[in-house]
Amino acid sequence: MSEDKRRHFIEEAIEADLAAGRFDRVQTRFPPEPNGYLHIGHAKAFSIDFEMAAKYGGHCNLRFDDTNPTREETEYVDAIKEDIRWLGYDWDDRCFYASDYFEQLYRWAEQLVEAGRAYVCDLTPDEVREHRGTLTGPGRNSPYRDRPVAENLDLFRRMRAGEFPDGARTLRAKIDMAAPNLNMRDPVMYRILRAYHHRTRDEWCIYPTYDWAHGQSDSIERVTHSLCSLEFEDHRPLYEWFIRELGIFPSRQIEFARLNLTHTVMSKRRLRELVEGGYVAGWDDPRMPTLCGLRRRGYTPEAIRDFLKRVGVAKSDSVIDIALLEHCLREDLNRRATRVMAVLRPLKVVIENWPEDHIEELEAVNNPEDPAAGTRRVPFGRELYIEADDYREEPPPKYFRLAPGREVRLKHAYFIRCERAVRDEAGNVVELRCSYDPATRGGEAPAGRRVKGTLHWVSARHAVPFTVRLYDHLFVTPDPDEAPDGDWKTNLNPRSLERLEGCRAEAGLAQAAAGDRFQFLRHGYFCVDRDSRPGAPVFNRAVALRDTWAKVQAGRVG
RNA sequence: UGGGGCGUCGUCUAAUGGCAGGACCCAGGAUUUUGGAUCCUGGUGUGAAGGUUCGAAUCCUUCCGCCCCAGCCA
Repeated sequence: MSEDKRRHFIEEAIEADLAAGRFDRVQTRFPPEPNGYLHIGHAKAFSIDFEMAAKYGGHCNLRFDDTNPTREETEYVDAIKEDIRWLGYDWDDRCFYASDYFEQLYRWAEQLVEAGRAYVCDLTPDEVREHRGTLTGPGRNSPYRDRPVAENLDLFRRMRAGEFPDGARTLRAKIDMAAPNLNMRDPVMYRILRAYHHRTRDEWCIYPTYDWAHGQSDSIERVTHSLCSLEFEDHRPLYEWFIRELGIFPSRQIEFARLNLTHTVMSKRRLRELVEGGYVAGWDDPRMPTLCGLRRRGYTPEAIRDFLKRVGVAKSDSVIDIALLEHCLREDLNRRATRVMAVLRPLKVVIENWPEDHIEELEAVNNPEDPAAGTRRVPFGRELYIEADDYREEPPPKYFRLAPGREVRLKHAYFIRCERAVRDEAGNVVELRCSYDPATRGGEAPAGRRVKGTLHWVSARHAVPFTVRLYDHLFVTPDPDEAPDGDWKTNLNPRSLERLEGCRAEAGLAQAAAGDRFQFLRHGYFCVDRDSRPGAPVFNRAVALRDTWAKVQAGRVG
């Protein structure tokens, strides 16, 4: 109730604009550059864009910011669309490209030249930098700053016509080389660049810069609220300068803090380095914070959206504990995932007092959180597999599982007692000989009897073998930059992926399709990977169950 | 030494001059046919110092700390 009244600062700004009549509707946009895959930080951005539009009855456009042909490709356009849709957002027929506006942008540039507010500059990149001045000192005017309008116009047209080599000249806004805000020191609007553009092909040899293209694109689309991240705050005066000089629709830019997560990196540059350096298997490696990586890992769109909602919207730099993301996934999957018994490190168990070929079918609940999920039947026989970790020759204190002479419950089945362990020549335990109690069918404890431990198991004869990939944090430290040698890559977690073969699961899992998610009882949530083959499924662990026993043990060791 | 931002439990985030609350996390406990889930309890927080006020996280002053900006990237 009071929840509904809580507004973050962008909502307050939008409502104030509406109330003041600055705008009479809300239009936003998500402007990705098609030069890489979207990560969860982008998801925060576009969920704000789409949610704000939806909340105030407006629309959100998808607009590719494709002003730099040297690094943009169609491949990324498709991937970006897929990821946004996967999260549940839709731009209907409003998918645009900054390159759609190149002609209009060019005409507006001529207009600024004619108005004496832009000029063609012949300075080299090095000279431009030198003239720009420093953070504390003013810059110097370019010697070309006072070229007559006619000359500027002529030169600019010839730039477009391809008469000059790449980088030879630029078109610059004529603002103020002494401005304390560096962005106002005659920013470049156009550079000469002969590169194949993914949409306009080789139609252009001059390309607009971000500053020149972005605000004008917003204005063309009549975007009311142009929401972006904090580092563009310094650009807002320039954003507004162009719009004012042109006298076009006055979009309003509002900045918010981008999303950061512990135990991972979020910059495109670093993610690319991980991929190209072979530190991960690709952009969709389940350890990556990319949306395709999270999807492959087993994350649900619902969990991610819930996470984004909890993270909030503010202007202070923040780093969210990745545990919150994991919590959101567990909460979602706990409610929805079908439970199944799967043994990751099998240890054979022979029930000595169970008839040789007798098989009994026992009823198992599919999801205790959801009665509608129903039940299934699981076969029980003389030979089973349990988790190797569920047996200890010398059990530590508070160990509730199997040990010589101890009794436990096999989930949905019977109580069993460990009679003795069978060893191989090296002395390793390779098999447990146990007895079962017929009076405990279904796992029911006869009056007055209790067991502390309940184990999962599978029938050896019926189990399907599978492979599993256990994922952990990509970096061992919360902040990868906290490296003694200054290289964030030294904090890469050497155990971020553990691959296990020869796991055994209930037979039903053989039919699972890529993307299906399950809870492996007592282990965690797992997702079928696309690398699965018929009869040989591969599972990715999306997130482990909370494990208080593991915590107790870790505390004992540390 | 310039400009633009930001400082509330360990981490995020509320409060809009009137009891500093929630979530995650952590620590206990209850319960449990998942050491899961659920429930309960607890956890030295308003960067600092002054000022205004009956009353300040909130308003004023000064200071301190952190982030961003010197691409023809976005």
